[in-house]
Amino acid sequence: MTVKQLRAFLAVAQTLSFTQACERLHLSQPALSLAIKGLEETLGGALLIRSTRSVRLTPEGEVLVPLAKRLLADWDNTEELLRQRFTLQLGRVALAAMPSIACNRLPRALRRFRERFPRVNVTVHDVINEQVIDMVRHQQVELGIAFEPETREGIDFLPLFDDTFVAVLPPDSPLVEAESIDWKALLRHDFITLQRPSMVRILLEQALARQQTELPVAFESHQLATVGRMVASGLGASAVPSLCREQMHELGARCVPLYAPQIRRTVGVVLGAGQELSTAARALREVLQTTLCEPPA
Amino acid sequence: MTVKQLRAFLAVAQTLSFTQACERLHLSQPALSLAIKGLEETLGGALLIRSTRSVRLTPEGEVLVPLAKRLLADWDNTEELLRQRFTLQLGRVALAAMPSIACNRLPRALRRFRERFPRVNVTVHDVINEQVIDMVRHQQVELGIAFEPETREGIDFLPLFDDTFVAVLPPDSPLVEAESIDWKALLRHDFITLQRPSMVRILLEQALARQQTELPVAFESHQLATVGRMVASGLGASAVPSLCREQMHELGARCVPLYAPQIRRTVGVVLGAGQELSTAARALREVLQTTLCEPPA
DNA sequence: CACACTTACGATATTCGTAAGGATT
DNA sequence: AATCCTTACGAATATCGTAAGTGTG
Repeated sequence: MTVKQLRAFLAVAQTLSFTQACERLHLSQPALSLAIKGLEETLGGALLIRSTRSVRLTPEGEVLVPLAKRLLADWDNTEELLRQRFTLQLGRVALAAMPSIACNRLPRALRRFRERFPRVNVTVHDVINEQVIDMVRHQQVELGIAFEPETREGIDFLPLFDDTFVAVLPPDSPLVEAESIDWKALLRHDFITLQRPSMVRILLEQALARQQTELPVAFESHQLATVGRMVASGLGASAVPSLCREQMHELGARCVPLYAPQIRRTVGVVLGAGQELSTAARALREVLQTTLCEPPA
Repeated sequence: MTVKQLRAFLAVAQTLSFTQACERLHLSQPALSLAIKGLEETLGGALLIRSTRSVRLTPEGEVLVPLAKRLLADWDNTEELLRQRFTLQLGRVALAAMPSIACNRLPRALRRFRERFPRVNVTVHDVINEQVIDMVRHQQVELGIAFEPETREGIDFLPLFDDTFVAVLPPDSPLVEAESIDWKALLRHDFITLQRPSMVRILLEQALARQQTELPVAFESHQLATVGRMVASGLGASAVPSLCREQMHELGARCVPLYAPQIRRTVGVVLGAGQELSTAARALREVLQTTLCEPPA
């Protein structure tokens, strides 16, 4: 039994005329006749009664009509679904991004993606850097955005841009007018930062450890927004990736370039190694690669 | 997209090897390769990643696998269902029979049918003669068993045998020893019969009307069994198709051939005119035609 | 270098359309 | 006589299998 045969049968069953069915199927009468005959032979009995002047269904034909309808509808739907996925008229991508990206540059990139592919669903997992890598490795997401990982095992990393950390200061701090400050100056304030195991926290500790200094944490939170508000209300100062500069500003804090040591880290797209991307994921990767590098408006 | 292509895809997706899939499909490698390629082209994108040494699914391929499974399962089920209907390994027939047949000769015929086609379901409608004809005419049943109808409009009639009416007498009636009796003798008893619009009642009235006699009804019921019991308990006598002879005997009444006038009527199979029978109905008709004519054991 | 998939190509099968045939209204 | 489906047959198309090619472990 072939799809063509079933389509032929349904066309005849619905029009009750070979001639009309021919037109609908773009087929000659003899070809249609043979198709029906073939179907009847494979099924082992008559489906249609052709009495030269009229076409009727046999009881078995009646049984087949609704089954054929459903079968062909499912068939066409499946075909169409796959086609839509390939042409990005439909689809689904899962993406993991570390918080600093997720709540700053990502929304704009997603908006751009949505404009081009309005019916492709994007699931964003806003998780800490380490989990971004894990989710890609375990194929829970097709794409990740994170700092360059230590080990490349099981994953590929496509660099986007380098990000440097900036000092975050209360608006009334005397340091906010400086062109840039160093850590020695920054640490005159109480220090506020993210809780472990945030990558931001780890990078700060690593950087200072290299200078035999310990990070004197006065307050900690696991949300960047909370850190920003704490700084803005004068509780102390912090240091965050410059990605978060605008966010900190909006929360009422001030950002100033930070040196000695400068903390610099590469941000990029994380992919499963040797893992094929879906068409939707490829398109999203492209949009991310062009959009995330752009500075905020 | 063809059935073959989808089968080919599923085989490769499940074995993750063209070579193994080939064996399962009884196909050469190049043919399989082409089939997959064709499928990918019709869908507009890659389903499988072939890296000479390993075969993997693309995300779109992953999406297709469960859909293909279901599609092919439905396809095969439908094909099998139709095949079973044609080979009578499965099916359904609806049959209408008038009561005198339904509760006498029909059960044996149905048992014989069931023995040959154990999985073909038979629905029996035990209704009065007129309704048998109506149900066939309105295509509520494919087959009917009834007396030959007055009009053949919309139906075909295949005669089975002629049935004559017999007198039904209480066991203590002086008439039970007679070889046969006539109506004049019979009507010495009070008369018991079926209610209108039973065909038996109508035939009795018609027969006597032709002799300018009126049917003197003392008791009436709409069940043959009740009539039989009433006669058996000495309330009166009746006349029924000889088909019911055994039933009457079992109920305790006695039957004697009845003449002057003899009521004779053809019993047969009723079919929708120009209506095609299902394979199951054809088989049932055949069994009915051979079995119903046989006298009871 | 051996294995696994792809490409090339000739042979086979299938399917198609034109033309002729048959049956019913 | 006209319409509608079937059969017959030559042609186009598709599919298949053998053989050669290519890339990877």
